[in-house]
Amino acid sequence: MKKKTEINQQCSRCGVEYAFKRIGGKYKARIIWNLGNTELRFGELGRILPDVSTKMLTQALRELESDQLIIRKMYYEVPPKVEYSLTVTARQLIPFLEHLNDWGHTQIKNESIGKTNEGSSSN
Amino acid sequence: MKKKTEINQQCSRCGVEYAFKRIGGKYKARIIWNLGNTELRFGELGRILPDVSTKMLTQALRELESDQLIIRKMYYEVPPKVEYSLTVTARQLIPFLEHLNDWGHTQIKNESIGKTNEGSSSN
DNA sequence: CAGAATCCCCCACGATACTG
DNA sequence: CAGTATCGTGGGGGATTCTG
Repeated sequence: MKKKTEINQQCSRCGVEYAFKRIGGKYKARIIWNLGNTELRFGELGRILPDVSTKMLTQALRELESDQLIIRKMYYEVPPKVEYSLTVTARQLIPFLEHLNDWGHTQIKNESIGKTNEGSSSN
Repeated sequence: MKKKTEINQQCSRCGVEYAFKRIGGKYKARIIWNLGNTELRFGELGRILPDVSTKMLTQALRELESDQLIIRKMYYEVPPKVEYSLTVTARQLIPFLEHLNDWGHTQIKNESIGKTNEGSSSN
């Protein structure tokens, strides 16, 4: 039984912290995002994320797998073939990532028109 | 059946990547989350995030500030006082973080009852 | 093709001390 | 109180090579 953590934010044990431990790596969110509705092979993922070395990609995939966020389907054939897809748990994150994606695009757009917004926190 | 799409996501230049560059640090999301609807002083943030050293906290705050995600309000008095709050841009992230928070809590709960879900990716 | 193994460098980050 | 400055270290992560 847990110590009571009824505070939603005040705790470092908040859901956000937990979530970021699972998808907060440098590439994990992007991996999940790209796997969104597809199965992808190792090489395909690598091509989609060119800045991720195979070592890091492997590592991230392993962690996601043992975290039960992705499924690794291996085909014993020659040449080898492995397909990655999301678990249902991970899929629950897609809406979040979608919004984040929108937010990102909006920011990019605002940047490009030199819009320096902000200033008011207007409590 | 996967090859199909000129998937929108294929770009590493996607919004998710961009967004994670801004809030994807190790602590940034948690900082934003905790600032959600309040102003917090430096020390308060530090206490809320005990695992974050002052150095890292300072650094993260500086980056968030120059990224125009937080506002740093300084009071020239003795002893010094600084209050941090979110910009409106950052506030747009709160709903998503809420979603993420919920997801996290759900996962924690599922873990604690030993629920090993998953298996089907069923595209 | 999908990784594992190895080598190695660099800097992210903690610890500590100091300051306005 | 809210930071800066400095130092030292671990390990994150790239490049390369090898294998089933």
